[in-house]
Amino acid sequence: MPTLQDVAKHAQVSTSTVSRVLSGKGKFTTEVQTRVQNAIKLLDYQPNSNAQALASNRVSLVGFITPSISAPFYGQIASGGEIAARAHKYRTLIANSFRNTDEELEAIRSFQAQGCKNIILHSMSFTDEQLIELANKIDGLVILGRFVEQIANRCVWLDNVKGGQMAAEYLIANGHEDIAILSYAQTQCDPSQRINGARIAFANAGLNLPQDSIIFNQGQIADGSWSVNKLLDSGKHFSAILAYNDLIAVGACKELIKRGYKVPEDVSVIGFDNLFFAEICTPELTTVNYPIKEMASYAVELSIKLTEQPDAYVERTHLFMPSIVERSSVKRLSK
Amino acid sequence: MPTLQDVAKHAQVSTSTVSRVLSGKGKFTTEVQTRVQNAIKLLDYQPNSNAQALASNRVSLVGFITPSISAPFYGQIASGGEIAARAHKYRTLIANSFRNTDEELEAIRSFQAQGCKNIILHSMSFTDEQLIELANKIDGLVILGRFVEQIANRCVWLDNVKGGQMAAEYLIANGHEDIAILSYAQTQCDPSQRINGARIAFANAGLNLPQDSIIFNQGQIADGSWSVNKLLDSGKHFSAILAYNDLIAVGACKELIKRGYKVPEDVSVIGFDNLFFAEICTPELTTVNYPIKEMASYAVELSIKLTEQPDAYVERTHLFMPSIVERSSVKRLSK
DNA sequence: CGCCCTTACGCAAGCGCTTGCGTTAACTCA
DNA sequence: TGAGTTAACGCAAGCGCTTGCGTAAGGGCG
Repeated sequence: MPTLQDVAKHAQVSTSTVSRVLSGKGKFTTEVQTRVQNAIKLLDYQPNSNAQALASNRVSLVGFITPSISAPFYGQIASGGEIAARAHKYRTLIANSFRNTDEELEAIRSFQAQGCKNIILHSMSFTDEQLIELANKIDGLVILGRFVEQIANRCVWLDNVKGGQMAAEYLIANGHEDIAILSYAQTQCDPSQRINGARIAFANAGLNLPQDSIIFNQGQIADGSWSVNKLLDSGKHFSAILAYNDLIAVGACKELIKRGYKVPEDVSVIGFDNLFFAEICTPELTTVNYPIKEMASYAVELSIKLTEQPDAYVERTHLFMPSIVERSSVKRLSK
Repeated sequence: MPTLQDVAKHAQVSTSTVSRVLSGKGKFTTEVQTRVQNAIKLLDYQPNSNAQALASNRVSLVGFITPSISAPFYGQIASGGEIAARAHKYRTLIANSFRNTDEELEAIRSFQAQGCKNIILHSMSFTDEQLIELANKIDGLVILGRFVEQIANRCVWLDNVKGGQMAAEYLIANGHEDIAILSYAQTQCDPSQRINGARIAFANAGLNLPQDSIIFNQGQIADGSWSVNKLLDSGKHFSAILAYNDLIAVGACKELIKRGYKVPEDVSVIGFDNLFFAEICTPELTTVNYPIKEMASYAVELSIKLTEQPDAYVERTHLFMPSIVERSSVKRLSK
């Protein structure tokens, strides 16, 4: 591979001049500029990023840490993020963490070892304190899908309370009063926030939400099935299910149908996330849209801004709003 | 961040010694070794990958180029690949190419600029000649999902002919004789290979495959619907559909059902790829398994072997086999 | 016309690491 | 015991780039 030296020799200038032409900083005559550019084209020169990084202590890399890139939700993060990154001439690093703190830490370390300061973290396992500490250490760290007050300007998140509320309100508006919630058993905040949102909707409607209407599970398709069975076997009556995510919702639908119930005629189901398969399944899933792709791309922009223009104005809060996507898994109950 | 120098100072040795202890090459007393290791721990030292790369001209990065990382199929490549890469202490770069030659080239260039020699390419747009040229230039380039004779040992691929044949044979074995093929209109070889495989099965069964039984489309869900409409409107009779991929298959199922046909009672459908949503949709999709995750991880191993041990023995061919996954979208036809 | 300021470029140090070679001291063995 | 080995480490160059500083040439101005 040709080096800056080679280009300099060809253009009959010093390496510093080539470097300046390349970066557009500094002054030079248009004559020199064209000489350099010609040499670059002629030699098919491509700067060595490692040398650049070493010399300038700057790196054009954004790293994504998500539980598992092959899950549809996280795939969108990587995809939306990559597009935004590429638009800024940044390259994209990824790491699967499998919700494991050690893996997450290891990923961060290795990204840092690359000189990568732009890290988008969708963490399930760090505590708020850990995140704050990390954010203070890493200028370009952006937390996706979570809100931590002390580093609010570094968090790109969804209003989960609102989302839960919207979902519940939608069911209530469709005449449902006996609603079961299939939630996700984890310490992180999303599930409880969505439940809280639902509680608000219930309270507003003068309804109450008995504790045994909430089933916690592991958030996968099979867990949706499992939860429905548990619900059905408990003898509890319900006309609608509010699921923590689309996976649970789909599992619930399948199990419901398997056990002879019709969806939505007998039981309505609403999901969360609006993953692409929501319109594949039968019935097509009514769900709450989580604009994760946009959020990922926003997070990248934010991270780059944070590192490239540390003094630039940054919104204090980066909050995204969920929205209802009506399809066919919720039935209007006539009184 | 602490540097090698800092570690050396703390351990009272030269930087070369630290470097040697780190890499395990060269000789040193265990006493020196522990001194160095203690210093490393004490300072929480992490080598600067850019400096390492620059000095050694070696880099622990594997780059994946796929059309779009958020598509389920390609997500599996990144995920399986990342896991294999991490096992070798390699980091993972990704790039979306959107089936665009320029983007693919650009991605390769930028990976190379990082010093990354391990590239896994799932290319839709390069010609065989281009791939050969690239493979000759880049030691660690591995082609995924395609076979090019001249660089056979660099191709990790699926027996698509066999896959098409298996799918057709499965339908035939279930009594179907009027089979429509919903294929993918692209210059690349997969679709035609699968059709060829189907032809073999037809020929073996003494059946023939009229040209107007094959509909070409763009390979997405909507295209499955579109193709079914085209088929239905042409008045052609068929009892089964053999789809190029699961997306088309799902779209076909949906449209069939929409137009009043029952799947599989009226029309059977078989897909290809065995993506995770195949068991979500209704009916659950019978399909051909494409072990892409395993292939991706294999490709990474191969690439690393190619660059780290250029003289090691490498299988001449890396061929994976598809297999039928029986679910409920194909009905046995009684004579 | 001499002075100063700017413009346009070159010089060279240095980013943090690897590695070939050199050096020292300990060790082997006839 | 002295020549030759070898083990264990240090020296320093150099990977390809950036960038602060220096400087020569050109231009403006009184």
